[in-house]
Amino acid sequence: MSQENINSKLNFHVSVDCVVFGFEFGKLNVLLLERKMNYEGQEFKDLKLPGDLVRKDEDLDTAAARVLKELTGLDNIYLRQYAAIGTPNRLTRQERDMEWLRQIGHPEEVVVTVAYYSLINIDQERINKFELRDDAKWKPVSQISELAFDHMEILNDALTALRDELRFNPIGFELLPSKFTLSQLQKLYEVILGSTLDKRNFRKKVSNMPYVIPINEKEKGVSHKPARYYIFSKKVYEKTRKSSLDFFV
Amino acid sequence: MSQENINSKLNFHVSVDCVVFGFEFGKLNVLLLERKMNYEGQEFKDLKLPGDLVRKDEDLDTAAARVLKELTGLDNIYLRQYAAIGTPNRLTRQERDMEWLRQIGHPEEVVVTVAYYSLINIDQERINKFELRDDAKWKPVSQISELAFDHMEILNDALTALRDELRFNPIGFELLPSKFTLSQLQKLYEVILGSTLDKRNFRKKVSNMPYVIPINEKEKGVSHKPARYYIFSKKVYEKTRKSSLDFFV
DNA sequence: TGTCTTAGTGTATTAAATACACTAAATGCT
DNA sequence: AGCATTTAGTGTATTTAATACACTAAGACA
Repeated sequence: MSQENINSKLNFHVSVDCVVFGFEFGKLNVLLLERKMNYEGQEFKDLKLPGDLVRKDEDLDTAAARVLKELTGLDNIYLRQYAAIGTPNRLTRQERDMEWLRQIGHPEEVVVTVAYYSLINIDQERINKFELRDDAKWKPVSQISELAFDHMEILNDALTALRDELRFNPIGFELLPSKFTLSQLQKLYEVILGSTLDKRNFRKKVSNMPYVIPINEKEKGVSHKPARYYIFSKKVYEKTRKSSLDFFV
Repeated sequence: MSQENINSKLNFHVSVDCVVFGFEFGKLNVLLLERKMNYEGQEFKDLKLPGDLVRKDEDLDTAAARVLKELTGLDNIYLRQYAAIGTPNRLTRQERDMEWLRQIGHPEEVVVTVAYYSLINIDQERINKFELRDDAKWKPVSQISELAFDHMEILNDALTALRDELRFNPIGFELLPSKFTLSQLQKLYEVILGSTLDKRNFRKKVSNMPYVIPINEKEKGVSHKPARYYIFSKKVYEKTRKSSLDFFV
């Protein structure tokens, strides 16, 4: 391959985009950034996913973790790469997307992006470190119908990947505080999977999971029977998980 | 962000790498390319995954399909993106990898690669179109222990992704000819999942899959009781699949 | 005709999934 | 003090799926 040929293929940006999920008050939320711009003489506002260009000296996972740290102040949050997208016109399908790239001084170049979703819960240990960027907002997933660029597709794919993983891996706990009630856990599954579950069967299943451990602590100040708290033990999970297959045994 | 800053991030190559699986004579094989070079005065040979730089005007999936077409002459083969890898030194960890890049005139640049695995079977309809590149060879997966660059890791991740998908989706059929016997199907699962299965239970399970359909045709010329052929119907599968969950209902 | 080889079949047991309704414990109101 | 309201928490019977296991059938070939 000639040198010229190679250089004509060189001009890629590579970015990471992060779909940050949170779960609160029985709703699945996602962290989005406000995008403001002058467009056709008017102020135009919409929402986009947090993301950034990858630096030449960093790993993709490192870049995603850096974006999250800059966004939330938090380290060590659950991150999963689920797709890479390189559709040539993915940033320039809408006139206002092109205008925004011009206004922020970003060249209209092909950007291959690597998509991650992350799961965060703001529990007591971390709440003091948690500091959201000013332009970041939690939005209920159910109320988002449009985003900048191809970010709506990226979000939808993140949801699909999240559901797939939630079915087979104990990642739901990442979205709950370290102490949680079984009703919270059940609600989380119901909301993300989009179906209702039978309370007694759900609890029967949980009681067969040695890594979901009841602790001697109850809810306080609720005007009904207080629920017991449980914790998830990753250690016990690693030890006791059995490989199970669905399609064939 | 300053223009300078952006340009310093611009110099990415983006490539696709393809892990092409095939199944024959009860073995899982993968298509690899021979890499030949002068190294320390000697001829040095090893193996690498097929792949190529992505062109600026093509989609990632398109690039992967193009690589496969150039490699095998075949269109329309099962392709699945399963990872993106961007470790900064991924191509330059070994001196001989750097030497090879020099010898083919490829600059030592950071190459973010998007990994695909594909499943192919060479059945009667396609065999006339099938023409392997001269430097391509089928190798049994079980006999591969070392590859160029980070390709061994990429292959191992492909295997993990393949196993994960095989458990829950009817992709095994992609590795078999359109007409296959149940023993072939069982062997395929056994080889890929690395476990043995009970013949009667396996067949019981298959008989509950309306999309695995017996046809009125038997093996010929085998020196034992000839097996019946079956076909997989994607159409019936789409109609009858039920969503099942493993971790929670 | 017999031997070799792989195909093909059924049943009993155990484990898991499902469907379903009442009592318990706290708060707050009168 | 007692009652209403709200969510937590529990068990059993039924259906369905998973497992364990051994013999007969059909063709090739000597």
